Amino acid sequence: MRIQVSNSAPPAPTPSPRSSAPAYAEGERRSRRRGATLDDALLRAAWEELSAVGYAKLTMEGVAVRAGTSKAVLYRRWPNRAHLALAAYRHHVVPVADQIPDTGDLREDVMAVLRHMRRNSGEMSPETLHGLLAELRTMPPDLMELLPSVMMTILRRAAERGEVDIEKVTPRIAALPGDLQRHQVLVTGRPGSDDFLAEIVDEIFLPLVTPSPLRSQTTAGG
Amino acid sequence: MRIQVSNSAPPAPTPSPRSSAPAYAEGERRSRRRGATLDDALLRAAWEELSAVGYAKLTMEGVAVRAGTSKAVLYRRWPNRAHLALAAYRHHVVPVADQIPDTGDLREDVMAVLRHMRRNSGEMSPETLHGLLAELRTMPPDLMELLPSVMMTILRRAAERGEVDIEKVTPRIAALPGDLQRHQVLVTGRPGSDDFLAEIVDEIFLPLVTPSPLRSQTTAGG
Amino acid sequence: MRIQVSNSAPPAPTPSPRSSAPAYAEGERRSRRRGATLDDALLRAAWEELSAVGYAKLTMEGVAVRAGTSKAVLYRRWPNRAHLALAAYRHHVVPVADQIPDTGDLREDVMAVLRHMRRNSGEMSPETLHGLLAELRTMPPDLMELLPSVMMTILRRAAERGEVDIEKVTPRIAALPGDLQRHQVLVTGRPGSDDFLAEIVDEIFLPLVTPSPLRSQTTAGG
Amino acid sequence: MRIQVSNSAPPAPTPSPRSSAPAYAEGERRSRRRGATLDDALLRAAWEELSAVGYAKLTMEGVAVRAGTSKAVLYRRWPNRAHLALAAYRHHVVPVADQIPDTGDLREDVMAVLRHMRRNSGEMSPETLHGLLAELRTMPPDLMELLPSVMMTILRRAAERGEVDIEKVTPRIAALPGDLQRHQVLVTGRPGSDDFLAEIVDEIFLPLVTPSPLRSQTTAGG
DNA sequence: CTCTAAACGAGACGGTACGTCCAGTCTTCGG
DNA sequence: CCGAAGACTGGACGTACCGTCTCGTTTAGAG
Repeated sequence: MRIQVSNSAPPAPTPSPRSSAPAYAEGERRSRRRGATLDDALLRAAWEELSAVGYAKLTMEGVAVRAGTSKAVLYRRWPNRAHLALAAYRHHVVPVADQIPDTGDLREDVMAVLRHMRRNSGEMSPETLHGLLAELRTMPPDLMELLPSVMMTILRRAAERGEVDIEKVTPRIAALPGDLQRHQVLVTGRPGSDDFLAEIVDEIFLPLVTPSPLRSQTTAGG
Repeated sequence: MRIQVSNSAPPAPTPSPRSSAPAYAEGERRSRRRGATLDDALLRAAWEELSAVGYAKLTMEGVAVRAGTSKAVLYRRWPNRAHLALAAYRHHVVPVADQIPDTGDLREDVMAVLRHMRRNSGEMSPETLHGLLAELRTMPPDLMELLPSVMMTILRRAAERGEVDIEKVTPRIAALPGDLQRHQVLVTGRPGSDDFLAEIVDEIFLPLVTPSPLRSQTTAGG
Repeated sequence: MRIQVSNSAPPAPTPSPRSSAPAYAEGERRSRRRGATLDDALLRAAWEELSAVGYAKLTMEGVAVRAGTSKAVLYRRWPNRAHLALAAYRHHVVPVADQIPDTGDLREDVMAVLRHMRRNSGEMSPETLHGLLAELRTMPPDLMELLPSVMMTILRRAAERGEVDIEKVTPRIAALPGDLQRHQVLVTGRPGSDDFLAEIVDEIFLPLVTPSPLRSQTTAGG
Repeated sequence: MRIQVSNSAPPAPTPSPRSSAPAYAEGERRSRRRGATLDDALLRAAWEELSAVGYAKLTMEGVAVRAGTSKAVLYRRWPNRAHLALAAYRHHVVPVADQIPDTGDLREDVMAVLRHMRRNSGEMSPETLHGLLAELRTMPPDLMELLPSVMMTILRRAAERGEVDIEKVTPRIAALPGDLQRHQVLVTGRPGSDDFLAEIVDEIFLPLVTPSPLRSQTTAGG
């Protein structure tokens, strides 16, 4: 599959951000790269190209030129630009969010996770995200980031502190904040504001997982 | 420079290379269409083409051939295939969900709305949806269907029946079921099952909007 | 923006819509042509197309199809169909008239040259010639064939035999037979008959270049 | 047939010499033209358009806009732009050269005729001429201007003055100066200089038609 | 003076070719 | 054998203009 902008607009004299960018200095005649070195250079070039021109205008040709290699080298590794872009993204973002926050306060933990997620998803522009989804047909699992597991850890800790009624927490509820944030990005094309995150957490998530204060009273009184 | 013969010769009654869809019966030599008639034929053809080959393979040429017209006629109306596809979708789906359900039961109403929404969004394949989003960069408002207004009507009625604590209902909460369903479609590429809808409603939505039973008990008992 | 599926599938071995000219036998799956081989095939195809449909209906697309290649390959070599047609002509006609006739008789030599020129210019239909001139704005020198140099050689030999007064021969006079023939082709759209050629030679050319018989008598008598 | 320049060059933002040129002042709402009035306006507009943009870029659309009418009105009168352009030319040039010069000197008469012809053929650019020939396939007789008849008149008068041996004059010889001038225009795209005309007359034409001086001497002496 | 038939003007329609761009494949050569 | 370079086949793009057609308006000219 392939996405490209309509050339309705006068196509601009193509100052070609890449044409003038030899991958190595003139006359250097760098020796031929292979294996991991080459892979790394390719992914780095792909990421730069993606950042420079956007997914719609990303072409294998452009990446090849920027990397100082040929299209064949790319096709030998990735079947099309969607997979290339995905690989470039994975190669670029900070590993994953295993740095689970632990501030001692549930709200703060959840907000921290959402902000981290927002930062990562901000790396990949919504345009890129839509393009990838259009070509891949399904979201690659590792883009779902902030898998429930992270949330479950946070929630378990909060439950130990009495902030959460762990029985109320289903997988879907644990995934809820992440899902809503992702939905926002997909639909509006922009990550949510801090207020948006707060709304999710305060209006929806926390009410669903915090213990019902009156129930405990009643229970206690029963 | 360019020289070419005049198309004086009768242009042959369009033997329609696309065998499956002759625009009109052989020899009929339908008179030239205009205005609304033509608009309708174009959108119908676009929708058929979209259903037949999918968004990725949708081409202006293909639609033009199927409609028995030329690309120029399409470009005169829509600037690119994204807008064409969107218009075709709008032209095809049952108007909108103004048929607000009113079963007397909140859960049933919400489920009905979600099912209707699922039916409509099922009309547009996820592939198409992603493609559109990739090219439009932002969700056209009328694809957000099931705008909060519909939900608010349902919720207001439920509140009158005492099923809902209207004070708990914020716009975001009203939009929640629709957003989660849309998220599901966008991320998995498939609309949710009935169980999925039930989960949304029973685990998340209803708990957020129903009056706290114990509080009333307590209040009543106080 | 634009999304389209990858042409990964084997693109079907070109069933060649132009029935008359399969570029290669069925199922042969000829290996990809390059360089001079391809150049030659392109020019040959262009010439065939030109002969088949005429210049007015000559299209880059048609040539590409006949050559079993794509328009891009043509445009990489020639900027438009005029240059392509010209190149095809040059590639097709027997080199040039370096085979200068030498029959020992001036009239016969000139007639031979004119006939050769007629044969060559007959290769390029007047329609094509006009089309080329319309697009090129000026006659390419090598289409002027029968450049004065050929005529000068013939005339010099004739002068040695006493058939020509070389002092009377200006470049314009040497070019005269060729120019008149070309004029005839350009204006009437058909090459001249044998009678026409004879008229040019006997009425106009020979009287201008043969020595005045009486002058020599007088001179001899002086 | 149709000639049009390749749009290789950036097509210029089309300041459209005609778009801003309503055929009549704003708000005037000129009454609808018919018959000869309209014919004249159409031909005038066609000639202006031809002068403004050249034959290659001449379009029926452009002429219609300039004339403040529609294409249908043009097509009702002329089957294609070649005939339109030809009609516009005929409508524009001073009638024809019936003003046969009579200076009392053969050389001067012939030069006068050639200059007149050059002026007229200068009105129609070679580009236009080639375009017309390409589409008409044969030269319209009235473009051959300075048909032999004019020359024959001049030559007959000269013969009466003893400047010409009328027996030497064949139709082809009478047509010779005109043919060579036309050839020059067709081949080089530019009308000949005064020197060129003089060359034709002095080197070729006059020697062919003037009585042989020595023959008369000899005859006189015999 | 009214009525009618024809032509006008405006612009959309169905169609063809343009010249460009990029996909994905293949060939060639050098290391 | 693989990397680098780049040409190849294929196909859609969006534009331009063709010649035709439909529609509503205007204008002669006949009765």
